[in-house]
Formats: sequence, C-alpha cells, structure tokens
Amino acid sequence: MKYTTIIDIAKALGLSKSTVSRALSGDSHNVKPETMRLIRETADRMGYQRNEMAVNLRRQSTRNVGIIIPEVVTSFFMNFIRQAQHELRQHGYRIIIAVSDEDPAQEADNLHMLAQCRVEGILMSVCHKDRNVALYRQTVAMGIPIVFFDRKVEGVEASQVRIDDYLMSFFMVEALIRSGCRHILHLAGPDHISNGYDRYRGYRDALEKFALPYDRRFVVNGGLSADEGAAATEAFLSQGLTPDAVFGFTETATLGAKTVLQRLNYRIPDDVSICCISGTTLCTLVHPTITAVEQPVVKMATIACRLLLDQMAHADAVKESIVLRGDMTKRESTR
Amino acid sequence: MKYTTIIDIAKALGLSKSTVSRALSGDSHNVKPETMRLIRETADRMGYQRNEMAVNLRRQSTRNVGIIIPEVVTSFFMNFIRQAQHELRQHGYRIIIAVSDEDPAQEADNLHMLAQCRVEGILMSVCHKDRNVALYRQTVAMGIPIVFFDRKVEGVEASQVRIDDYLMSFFMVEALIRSGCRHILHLAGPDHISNGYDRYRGYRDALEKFALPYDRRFVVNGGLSADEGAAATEAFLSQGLTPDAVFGFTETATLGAKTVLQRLNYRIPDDVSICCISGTTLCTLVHPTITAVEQPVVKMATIACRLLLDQMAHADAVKESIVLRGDMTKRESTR
DNA sequence: TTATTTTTCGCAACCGTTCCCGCAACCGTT
DNA sequence: AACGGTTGCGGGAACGGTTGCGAAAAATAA
Repeated sequence: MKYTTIIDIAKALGLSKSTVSRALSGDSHNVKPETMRLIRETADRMGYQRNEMAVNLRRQSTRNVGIIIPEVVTSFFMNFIRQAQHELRQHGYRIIIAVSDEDPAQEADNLHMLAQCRVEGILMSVCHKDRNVALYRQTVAMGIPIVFFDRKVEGVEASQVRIDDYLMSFFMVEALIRSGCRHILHLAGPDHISNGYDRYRGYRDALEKFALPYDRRFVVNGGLSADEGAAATEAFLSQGLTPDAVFGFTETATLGAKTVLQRLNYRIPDDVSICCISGTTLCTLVHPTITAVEQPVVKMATIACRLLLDQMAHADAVKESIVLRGDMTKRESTR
Repeated sequence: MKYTTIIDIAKALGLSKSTVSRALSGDSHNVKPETMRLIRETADRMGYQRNEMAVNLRRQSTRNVGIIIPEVVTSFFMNFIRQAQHELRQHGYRIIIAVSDEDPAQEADNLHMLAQCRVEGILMSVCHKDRNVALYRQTVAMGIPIVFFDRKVEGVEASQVRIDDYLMSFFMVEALIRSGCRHILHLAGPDHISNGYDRYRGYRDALEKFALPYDRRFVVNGGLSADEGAAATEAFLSQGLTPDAVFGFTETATLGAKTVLQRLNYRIPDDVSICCISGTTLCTLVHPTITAVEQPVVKMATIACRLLLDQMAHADAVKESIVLRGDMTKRESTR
C-alpha cells in the first residue's frame, strides 16, 4: 500500500511541493486560482489522502482530545461520547476513545497512550477514586488539561462536572419514606468510586431526618452490573430480611435486583418500591418503569467540553467544579 | 507545553540521539547495559513520552485499525468494540473508533479520517446498504483491508461476518406459529439495511410453510429506536388490528412495542407473544424477559479480527464470508 | 521606457524518530 | 605485530508535510 504524497503530485505537475501544499491547504493568497484548480484535480485523481501524522508533527499540534471512560455496559457513557463528539467537532477537534474496563492499570495505560498521541486535552471518568491520582496530577502538570466528569476525584487541580450525588440520593430516599417505606435496601456502589459514599450519606441522612433506625444489614455492595446486583439481592434476601423498597446506586445493578424480586413474585410497587440513581432510557423500557434520577448527560457533556475548551485555549483558565442537579422522574416502580 | 524528546535526553547525557533511540526501543544488542539503564532512568526522570506521530511517520506504519459503527444506542456494538480491542491489542494494534450515527455522509467522513490517520485495516458495520459502496471499493483498492460485520454489504471484495438473518428469522417465526400464533406483526427494519430484507423473507417463508395468509398490513417499518418502535406499534393498533405476536427486527424497537402493549394492558405472552432478533442482555432485564436471537458478539468480533489480521498480514489473503448461527433463547415473552 | 508593487512560486529548514553505515576501541589469535 | 571479529556509539539521511524568506514573473504606476 503506497499512498500518494504531495511530492508525487508536485512531480506529476512539474511544481514544487510547497505550492502543492499551499494549494491543498487552501492558501488562496499565495497560489494562482488556475494552479490551485489544477493541483486539486490531480490530487483527487491520484487519490491523495494527506498524512495526518506528518502534519501534526510539523505543526506541533494534533487537534485531538482523548476521552477515557471506565466501562461500556451503561449507555450513559456512550451518550456522553456522542454529545462530546458533536460539541468538539465544531471546534475542529477529533476524539480518541479509550476504555479502562474499571481497571486502574488499563486506565494508566490509556493515559500514557493519549499522551503519546499528543492529545491536547482529556475528558475522563475515573475507575478508582485514588489509585491513579498521582498520574492525573503528573498529566496535568505536563500541561495536558483534564476535565473529570461523572465520577468525582479529589486532590487534582482540574475542572470537574457531575451531579449532586448526596442531594439526589437524599431526595430519592426521602420520597421513598414519605410514600410509606420503612425498610429500604440500599444497593451501594463499590468503595472505590467516590460517588458511592455520597449516595450512601444521602441515604443515611434521609433516614435520620425521619428518625428511622439505621440497620447496616440493609446496605449491601450491589456492584455495577445486573448480575452483581442480582447476586447481592439474593444474598440479602437469603438472610430472611424483607425490604419494602430498594434504592440502587446504579441502574444496571438495580435492574438485576428487580429481576430477582419479580422472579420471587414480589409485586412492584405494592410490595416493594424500586428506584435508583443514574438511570437512562433503560428505566423507561422495563416493566414496570423505574423511578430514577437521570444524569443530564447532554448538559454534562456540553459543560465538560466547554471547560476543556477553556483550558485548552488558555492554560491559566480557572478550574471550575460544576455540580448539576439530576432529573428525578417518578415512574411506576414507586408509590 | 513542551515535551522532552530523545534529543533532550541525548544532550543531557552527552550521547547521540541514535543511542538514546536504541536504548529506549530496547535494542540491547547495540547498547551497553550500563548505558541503557542510565538512559532509561533519565528518560523517566525527565518525563519522556515518545512521539507516536514521529515514530509512525518514520516507520511508515501506524499499528492501528479503525472501527466504524453506525450507532451507540445498542450495547451490541459496544461489546463488539470491547472484544475487538482485546483481540487486537494482543497483536499490538491500537483502535480508533468512529461513529456514523446512521448517516452515510458521516460514514464517508469517518472513512476519510481513518485513511488520513493511516489505519492499516478497518472493521466496519455500515449504515446504508449501498450508498457508500463506491467508497468502500476505493478504500479496499487503495490497500486498506476492510472487514464488514453484522450488517451485510454487497458488491465489495471484502471479508464479512454476520449471522444468518434469514434462517434465524424463519426459525423464530416458525416457533411463534407452532405455539399457536396466527396474526404476527413484524416490525421490519429500515429498507436501507440489507439484513432487514433477509429477516423479512424469513418471516414470509415461515408463514408460507404453514400456509398462513400474508397480510402486508402486518409488516410495518419499526425503525431502530424504542421510540420509533413504539410509534409504529401505536399506528398499527390504531387501525383496529389485533396481533397475537410481535416479531421485531431489532431489540430496541421491539421493547418500544412492548411498552405500548403493556400500557394498553395486553398480557404477555397470554394475549400477545413478543420476540426479536439481535437481542442483548437487555432482553433479560425487562419483565417479562424477551425471547430473542442473540448475536454471538464475542465470536463475531473474534472472527472479524482474525479475518482482518489475515488481510493485514498478507494482502492476498482470500476474502471469506462467514455466516454464524445466532443463539435463540426462549424466554417468558413467548409461549 | 523604467520603477515599483503585487502575484506566484521555489528553496530550505524543521518537526521527532528510526535505521543504515561507518568508525574506533577492544578482544583473542596467529 | 598484524589481523579479523565483535561491541558500542555517532553521523546523517530519510519519513511527509508546513512555512518564512527571497526571487522571478507579471501587473501596475510613473
């Protein structure tokens, strides 16, 4: 496979590669219209594809940004990427996607890879709240701006955008209690995701507000996937405990719980209410539909991009930490 | 932001860049162990990140392949990417992901972008059965091997891997009929996706096998998304027609139909059976769970990668067209 | 006509890396 | 002492573009 280069075109036309370069990059100020047309035609005819790497090397700027996401099972991240791509493309940036698979080691690899590809900025949702913090710092110190989205990370001087996990969680549990629930199972997130703790705090404080007893057997690690959520729920039920509500850290795990409960003939919401944080359209497709706090993904992506574009434009742009309200939608799964 | 280069390292140590290059690329045959250690340490200390573009330019080979997918709403493509990444990484290839959003124009853009980034191969699922065929041809002719997966495309000399849409569809509808269904609504795919026609043929031939009348009002365009599927179902029902089964071209649209039916208090599967092709774990999360043919995504990705790796290794490798059996799983939504 | 400006183009340096080639030092052998 | 072989390293030409500068050519002004 041999690509045609501007030199090939130059030779074919008896011109210099400078002129060809200028013609192809649309420098109408320095090349005769006639010549321009000629060059462009031959370029087309010869199937010219310009070598992005040579350009980037010379220009000392790739116009691309990296997006690192922890997983691909949730549609949230996919939608984020979609919106971010839309947003960044308008500013002439290309995106490179890297998936960490919830593994800090792979995340570190991804970060290095992106640095080697000379991305000019990174949008990232971390997979561990502090395992790679030193690396994040180092990356930022090297001059690659990072904007963290969705998952909180502390100790790095960078912009962030996420929802108010504590408050959303508090409201959700408060609503459950007001609707009469007293024994609320909380499928908590894994310890290494910092949002998990905030959501847990919201749960506890809501109980406290209504002077309900806190039973730590009602807080279990629900994992992230549907399978993990199902397993956790089964383990919980096998202790002989009976919840009248389930409040999940994340959507997929919560749906796993729902599957188990329905299989055991619990009626939803009559016997048990179900709700969760970080719901997506999935919550509207299942039966009954699930009450959830939805991440305003479009807004989040838009803001994340704005923050990143700011940083890329001026290295001294002030770092902002933006906390959004989630959209809580009451559906069939709660009373 | 100024990256350290091998020249910086060379200067700092009073060595030549050649030696530094060799040390860092692990050419232990040509550099003294002592020097090697020294160079590597200083490289670390100076935060060296090698410039991937310079390497690629010089080597005349980027080791990356592109993956073009039509959309991100389905988890199928995400899982495909995940597996493909796993597979290709083992052979030292990086992947670049591009999303076409079901738009041929964007798909063409993506193809050009990948060529400019000098990918050495492309895995692709097309968004229109013939709109960009000339471009595919041209790309292959330029020497970039393409492997098409999931969605069929004709008229291009390239390897392909997909499931047997006709047969799977036939089996599924046959099963519906055997279970007593007589009025089967088919949510067909859009015309521009060629698998759609095969699935439709499967539907028709199954009816014919049992000598059931074909009523074309029972074949409607169900679109791809849940919303489209829901709208199509509502439009169908508003004609006063009553189906005793729904057979969907794709999962999301089928779930949209399910939502509508449940809202209208149809009992599933007592009043109406529901099933579809190209189901994912989503089918197991909803209630009732949905009978579906699942794409063997892991196998498909593995095979696609093998085919692509073959082509990249030997340009004259024979083009294969591999048709897989889907996994049909009976669940609660059918009798 | 000549002088001056403008247009159009070529030369050459440069981006960061790889890799071929050559050179010197050192080894053991004859 | 002369010789061939190995080891360790440096010099410099690529790879495919961009771009500042100068020069030739063309257009305009004097």
